[in-house]
Amino acid sequence: MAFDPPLFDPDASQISLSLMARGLDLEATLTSGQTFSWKRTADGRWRGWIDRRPCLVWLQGDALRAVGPGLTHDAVSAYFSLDLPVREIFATFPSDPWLERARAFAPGLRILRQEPWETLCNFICSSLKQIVQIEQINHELRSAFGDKIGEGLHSFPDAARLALATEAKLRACKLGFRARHLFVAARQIASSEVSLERIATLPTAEAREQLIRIRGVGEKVANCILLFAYGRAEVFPIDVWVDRVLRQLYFNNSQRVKHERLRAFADSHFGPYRGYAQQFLFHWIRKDPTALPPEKVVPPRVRKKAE
DNA sequence: ACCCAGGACTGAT
DNA sequence: ATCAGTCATGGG
Repeated sequence: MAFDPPLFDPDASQISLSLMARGLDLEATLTSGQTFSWKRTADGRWRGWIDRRPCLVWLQGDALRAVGPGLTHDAVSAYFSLDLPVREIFATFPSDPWLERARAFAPGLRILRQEPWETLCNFICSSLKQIVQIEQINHELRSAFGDKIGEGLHSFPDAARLALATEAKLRACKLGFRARHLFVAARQIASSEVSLERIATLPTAEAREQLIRIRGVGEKVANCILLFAYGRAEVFPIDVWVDRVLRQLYFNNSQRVKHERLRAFADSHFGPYRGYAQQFLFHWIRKDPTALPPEKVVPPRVRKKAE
């Protein structure tokens, strides 16, 4: 078996856990664009963070194994949503051949319940970035501002820490124009202008209103935070990929359908756990090259030439 | 060189 | 209220 460098401080007490996790697909779950700080190890396990604690996870038969300092059964279970009645959730899905195909592609895909602050930062940084680049930014922020936990291991910096940074230092983490957004957002959270703890207690619509008050957070980013951090499974984020799959499969690839119509369709069609439906569709069209029919050829738009 | 990326913000209608 | 332009940066 391959030897990875020591995960943590050897003095730290390691907790080893085994949880029942029938059907969980770590690969799909951890690479489906909802989390950005997990890496596959040389021996096929996964190294990442649960509630700000470093850990290593892998599947052993139907059991999810987790090793790391300070881990608890409840924390790991909650993080991977192992308490969720998945059979009942999927029973609420509409009879929809596209959704059934998407779910068949990765039936073990699950939605995580991540730490809100880091999820907020990740998705502020997500706009006009590819997933690999969001992962890179997350790593840069940890290296530049996080506490060193071990060899190459840095915790994600909290809001107070980023609020003490400068926009230029954030920009050095390849943030581009998002540096200003993240810097302002960090101060909004550090000053309690917006409370991520209180948002957890609010109904989804009010929680969304609070999130959108944060700089760099619009409807889509707010929805991702609600779904991937606060466990609001009724939230259906529509990004460029989901926009594309909805148009192509449910609106005859029409480019004229407005966003609000896609929104109304998604909210009424996919049922009370439509966030899961959204994640299956998103993962499917990104990973299965045969998922979508080739784009209809639209006549090339006449482009104005610079004169 | 060109187009795209899990968008948000701004200012002009 | 709607709508185009703009915002940095890296990958393909």
